[in-house]
Amino acid sequence: MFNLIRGTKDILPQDQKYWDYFKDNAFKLADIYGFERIDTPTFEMTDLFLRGIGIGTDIVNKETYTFLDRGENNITLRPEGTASVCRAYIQNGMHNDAQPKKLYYFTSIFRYERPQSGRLREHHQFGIETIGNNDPELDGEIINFAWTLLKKIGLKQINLKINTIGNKNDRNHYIKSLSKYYLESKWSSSECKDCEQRIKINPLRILDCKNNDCQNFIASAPAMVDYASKSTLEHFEKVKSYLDLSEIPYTIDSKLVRGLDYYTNTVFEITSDQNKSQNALVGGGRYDGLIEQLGGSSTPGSGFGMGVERVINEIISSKIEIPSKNREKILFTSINKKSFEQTIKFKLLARNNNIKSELSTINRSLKSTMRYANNKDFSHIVIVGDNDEKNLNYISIKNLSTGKQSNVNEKKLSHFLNKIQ
RNA sequence: GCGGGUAUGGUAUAGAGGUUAUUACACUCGGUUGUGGUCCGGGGAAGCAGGGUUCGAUUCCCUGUACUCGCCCCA
Repeated sequence: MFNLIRGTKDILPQDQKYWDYFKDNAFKLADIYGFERIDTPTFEMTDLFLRGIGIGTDIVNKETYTFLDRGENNITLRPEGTASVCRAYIQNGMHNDAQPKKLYYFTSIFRYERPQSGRLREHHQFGIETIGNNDPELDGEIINFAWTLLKKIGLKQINLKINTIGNKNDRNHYIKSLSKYYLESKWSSSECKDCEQRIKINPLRILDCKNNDCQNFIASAPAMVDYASKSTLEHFEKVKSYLDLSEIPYTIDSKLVRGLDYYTNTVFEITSDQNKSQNALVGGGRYDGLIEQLGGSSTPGSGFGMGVERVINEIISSKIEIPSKNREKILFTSINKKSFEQTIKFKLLARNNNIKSELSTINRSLKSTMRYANNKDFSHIVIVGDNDEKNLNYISIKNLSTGKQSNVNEKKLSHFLNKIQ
């Protein structure tokens, strides 16, 4: 017996409708907003993610699936979507296209984590990126997109949090005084081991600490806004006014920091009220330094990643009705061996007409066949009887929802198959 | 990486130191010659792995594993 690898999931036939529903909505909206699809490989050179996401981050430090392939190449399964898209942007010279380049993707993401509710080792993200323009309106637009999509899908209880973490300069100033604050305050004798690490590697993350002791210090820590340059503040104001114009409610969360190093200026997160933990459905923001970091010329960008499994969990737990695409579906059966070959021909004819159809196995009773038809939601059953007299009405067509049945000949059957198509 | 819970047919469950291991759903066959959804009957199908205690363990204990939930972090 083989079992699933820890942290992975089968998507079974009965769940496919949720995935279809999500994709239908997401892809259609992306098209409306002017985004084009891009697919990048499942794995890339490890360095791409090291440079992109940042060496000090948890994702790169302890969550990647990294290995040497048979050619000794150091390879990593994609732990997020943006770095690959940016690589493709640079490599394919997309800066020569009209800017901003607006791309979307739908893909598996791999992170070696302890699985729990809403967290897998292979999950799927739908994401969009706008590359090549640093207009704050574009930040507004991607947030607007994420919000609109979730609303369109039918989620009611979602919250948007936004923040600005400034440009590189702002942040360096801020981090300096933040570190100073912590090291000089009584906090330095605190017990939080995570934060002891954070202050060395990525001081911003301290703001994110859930530890109660730390929270007290966070409350009176210096705020990013005070270190933000004029242009940072202006940028943020414009994002906010875009959201106001779109009538999207948001809260400003000055403690919102993201786990990937490449963000600049705007960062945001959309969470759900339903689940207490793992409630982040969408995370994203602006990444103006990333393309340059990856070896391209200085190019701004902005985007988000949306956790598909988490959104689907929300769809299920908030009992959103999925529109069904029920089509006519015919089950063919024959009552004896003699008419069986005839039945095969009819079934093939139906399929040529693009009608969903199946042939019931001959070695079960008509009763069982009827039960099968009922279980599998067939709309019609066609029973082929004795075909000795070709011109007689030896074929029965039964409508399983009304129970009505009529006897027809071959001509009328093919007429029927044309009609219901 | 740390902590809690759980482990019985496909699914969901019951139970007791010694039973033929309960029940429901699902599946499958049938309930007179060729007709379903209700009803009735038959059938297949199970105690995670290893060790210990015991005359005897699926049941008690330990270890492992898996699942699950929480922390960290993230989508």
